[in-house]
Amino acid sequence: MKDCGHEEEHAYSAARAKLNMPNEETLFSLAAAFKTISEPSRLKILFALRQGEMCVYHITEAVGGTQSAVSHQLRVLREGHIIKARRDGQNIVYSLADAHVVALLALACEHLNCNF
Amino acid sequence: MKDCGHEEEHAYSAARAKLNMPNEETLFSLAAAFKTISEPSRLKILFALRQGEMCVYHITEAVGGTQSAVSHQLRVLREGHIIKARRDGQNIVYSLADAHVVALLALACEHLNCNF
DNA sequence: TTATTATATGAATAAGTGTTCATATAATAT
DNA sequence: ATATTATATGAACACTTATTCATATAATAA
Repeated sequence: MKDCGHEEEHAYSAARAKLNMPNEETLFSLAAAFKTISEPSRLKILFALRQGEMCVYHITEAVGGTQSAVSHQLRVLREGHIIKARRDGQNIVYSLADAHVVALLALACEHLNCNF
Repeated sequence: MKDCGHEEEHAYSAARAKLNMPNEETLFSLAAAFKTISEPSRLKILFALRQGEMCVYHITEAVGGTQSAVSHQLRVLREGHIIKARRDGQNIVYSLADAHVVALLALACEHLNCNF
């Protein structure tokens, strides 16, 4: 059952965990945020946009793949508030939404010991 | 095509993006890392473990659900190096792998303006 | 208006994933 | 050795999701 020799400590931790647990809505939002940036094709777009804002044509050129696939991914990123869009004539120009995004990427890279 | 009035700037950004793009393997690893923490049930476990190490029984008590489901999620987190396990007699005691995990959660919370 | 260019999107399909159920392994107790 | 307790895991099913293809919208040019 639970007689693990640390029964009391673990039981207290479990009790504290229940008290301090974020509500379902918060957990869902957090999960959604991470899910948004957890696809190689979308990360590629984010790394591309670190070089500066770009329109869809140039994003597609930078990351490869079809315009349609890129547009679909841009929508996911936009609706997840990871990037923002502005119209400029015939073009839509995309850019990273805020500094948190860059910081998240940096932290994850650090966790994995990679240099980006 | 690409005559967006910013053609030159965007073209240069695209070129830089291609040069500085992480390789596929890095992108895949990064995506996998985010994917690992992008499920409410797994985030719940991580928030629970912020209160201290716990065995499976108490984690299950803290987060709810069945022992089997929790065990499956613990495996995903463990294989993703987000948590670590050590045996203590009959029990397996889990804890957060390193400080990066806590920092990631904090950053994401900040991004969403929540208090955890 | 008609044509063209840039981007977005709906539907379909294929691949991935979380939970449940039943069962297996591993440690300990009798 | 057998039973019990703690945890892990394989298979199946339901659900989600990324890409492709075809088409739609929106801005501009002729």
